[in-house]
Amino acid sequence: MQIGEVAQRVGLATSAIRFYEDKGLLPEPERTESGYRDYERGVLDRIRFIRAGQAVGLTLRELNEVLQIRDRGESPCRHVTELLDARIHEIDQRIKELRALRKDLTGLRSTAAVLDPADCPPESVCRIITGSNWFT
Amino acid sequence: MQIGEVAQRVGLATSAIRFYEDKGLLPEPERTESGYRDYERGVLDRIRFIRAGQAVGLTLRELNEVLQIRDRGESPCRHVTELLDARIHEIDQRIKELRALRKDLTGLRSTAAVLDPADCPPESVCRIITGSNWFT
DNA sequence: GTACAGCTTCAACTGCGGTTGAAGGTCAAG
DNA sequence: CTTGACCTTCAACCGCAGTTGAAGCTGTAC
Repeated sequence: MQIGEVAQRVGLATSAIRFYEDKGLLPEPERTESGYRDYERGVLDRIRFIRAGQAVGLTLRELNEVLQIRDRGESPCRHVTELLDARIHEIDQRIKELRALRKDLTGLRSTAAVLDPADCPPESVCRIITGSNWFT
Repeated sequence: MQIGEVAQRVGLATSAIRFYEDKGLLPEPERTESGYRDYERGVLDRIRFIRAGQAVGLTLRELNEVLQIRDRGESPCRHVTELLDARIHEIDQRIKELRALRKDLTGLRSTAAVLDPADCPPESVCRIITGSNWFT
């Protein structure tokens, strides 16, 4: 199977597949006499794994770790559950941050609704933003 | 005021201040005879505005727009409220995405708790991740 | 006069996940 | 036998917000 067919089957650009190979996520495939990459069907599952992992927010670096474990013949289950737990925790943190940020923003927004532009001294650029002292 | 003092007063590296100047967020300051940047006190407020804006998630590009409006002698209030509204909307979207992602992840996580590593066929790398068909 | 801190410019690097372009080789159809 | 689609490598570029380093000048204290 040539790279173009692989790309088309998994819905990626050929450049992305070469990129994954370059980063060590995909093994170097066989080559035809003329030097074209010649893939086995197995690479499709491997790429689908990568895409599925990315879809749940894992980085290529993390997915590479998982793949290396699998390539050593071990089962990556434990490592994967650790990654998932860490990721869930990160997301909880991020949601918390975003909610706090949203609160700040809606606060500024309602300040903006009350503030008269004429009151705004040019030297502080914008009172809506600098007027709050929740920062620093 | 030299760049080092400005940096120390606003809590930034000197490189960041030169960077802001380079990007057009700070006006080019006067120079001493020997070519050193010589700042007026006003730059402190301007930098504090930038930091405050960044703290609520606005990009340097957006803050630059606000500063340009102010520099034209206009009041950026309306533009700022538009930016805030857009940002609040983005955050709501992002929180929604993260919550959906979290749901997927906890789903995978509970699959992982049940799955026996011995059942995991090497060719799909990791059933915890690829086993779900919510993706694609 | 010399050590040291502070300033100057300019270019290159960081992490992330690729894309784009140049310059060229290969393969099948017409 | 040429056209066009496909493949090859390698290097450079994207956005984001700066940092780091090299090479050199300035300013002050001792």
